[in-house]
Amino acid sequence: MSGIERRTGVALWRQIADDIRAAIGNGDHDDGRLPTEAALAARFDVNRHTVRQAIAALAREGVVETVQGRGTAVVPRRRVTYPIGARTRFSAGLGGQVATAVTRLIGSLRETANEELAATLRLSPNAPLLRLETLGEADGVPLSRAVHWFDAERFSGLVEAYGREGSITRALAACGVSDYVRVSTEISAAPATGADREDLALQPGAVVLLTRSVNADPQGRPIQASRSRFAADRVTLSVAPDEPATDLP
Amino acid sequence: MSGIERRTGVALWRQIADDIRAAIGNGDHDDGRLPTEAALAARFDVNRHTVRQAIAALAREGVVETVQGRGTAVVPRRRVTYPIGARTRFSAGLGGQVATAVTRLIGSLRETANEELAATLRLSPNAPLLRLETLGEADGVPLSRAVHWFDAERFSGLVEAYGREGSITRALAACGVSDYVRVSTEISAAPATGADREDLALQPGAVVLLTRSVNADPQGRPIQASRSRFAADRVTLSVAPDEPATDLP
DNA sequence: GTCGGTTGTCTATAATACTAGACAAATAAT
DNA sequence: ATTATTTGTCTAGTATTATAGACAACCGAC
Repeated sequence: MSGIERRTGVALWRQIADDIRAAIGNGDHDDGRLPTEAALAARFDVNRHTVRQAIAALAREGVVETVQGRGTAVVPRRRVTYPIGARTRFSAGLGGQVATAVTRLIGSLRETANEELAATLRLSPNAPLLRLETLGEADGVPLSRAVHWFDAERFSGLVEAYGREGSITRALAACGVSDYVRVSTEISAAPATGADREDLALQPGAVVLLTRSVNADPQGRPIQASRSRFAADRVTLSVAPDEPATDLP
Repeated sequence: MSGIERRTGVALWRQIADDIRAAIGNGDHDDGRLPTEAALAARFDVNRHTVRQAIAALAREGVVETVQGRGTAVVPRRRVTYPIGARTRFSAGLGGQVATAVTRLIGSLRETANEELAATLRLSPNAPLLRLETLGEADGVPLSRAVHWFDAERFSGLVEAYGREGSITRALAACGVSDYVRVSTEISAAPATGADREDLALQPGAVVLLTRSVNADPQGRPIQASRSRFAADRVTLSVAPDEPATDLP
């Protein structure tokens, strides 16, 4: 029942590191300590050097800290819960959990709608779109990167407004959309890509949560299509039945 | 921009295989063909043999099919969307997408509530619980495995009812709960464990979507806590704002 | 049939990952 | 101080992974 396999293309030490990291995330080792290298070697049925390599990798990631003669300790970690509901907003959703939650605009460009986006936003095919790429951070730690599409005609001043306001919600307000609601969210998951690892400071082998969502104005007209990629080891998505203090019926 | 790295503990051929699999899932190669081995070797800046090993792995998984002299073709794949909302039910949610959707009971036992479960289900600490483990399948393909907890006193006949009825919804109905609603769902993601790979027939390196959910009776009393693990390459979770024909306000 | 392009197979070599054992160095308890 | 426990370092051998090149086998188009 060691759970690790040979000849799979994934080095044993990495499988072991992933297993230990998952075990920590799963709430094992809540005593703050890892078993000894010898015990882990026996459990995984590998050489102690292989376990040492796994632990060294986790230490480089900052997941554990090891001291000669004493053992290996688990570094306490925090996980943020990101609520998804009718009133989903990045900064507000993390309020209370972190000191600072910000989204940074890391790029924007104009492009034409493909078939899917046009249908989602109820625009004509090849309609001009505004594409915004953002990075969501909490306390300086990157949590998500996202691509957002808007009708370029209706929201021509959006990028400038974002530059002034620093958030999509406020930028939309400056463009005359004082309120909007989340109408759909689709969630999947996949291994992190190279771009994910770079933008979100993830380790190889990390996992991202993928969401595709659509926001609409109070009249139900779609105004924003987004694809977000969350660092799965730092974020839990929470689907609430209804937000408190919502404006909606 | 090849996206693959050396010395990460993941063999190059596996990184390439994962990258190609992700690209397919991302909608690239929708023409049904993969670039030639030589082109891929150039793109990833590796030897052709390394690319061949990656393609061979994907062929073993059934993701691609390769014919000498012709090239490598992408095997069309299906992805199921699993709706999450107030009225989340496994079989009904997949209706229309697949021919048959069933949950199988793969184990059940009695255990006592830990602190977290007791709080979730509003039971006293160490209250007796019924633990059911199920496997969700669509058209014979495993999609999810889940653990469910119920108040053992209130639902003493649940396991027998499940044996007769073949679904949790109907088993609950037989125990006097004719209706229930989803009150919370938390979603995260992680690499598949060995048990995941076994139960869900996943390849090493696969990813699972994790949900923790609570169902309550119409009076709002929690009756069921569940933890599900979905095969992320076969399932998309969809968060709908509200289900049609719901009983709730 | 012939040809260009593609995948299949073989040999050989180098780099990386894993195992094995021994002993040093640090920690914590006695 | 002594001791048991635990991590750190070193050497060496084996197995897996990656590279390199050459050529065969096969497909589709002409």
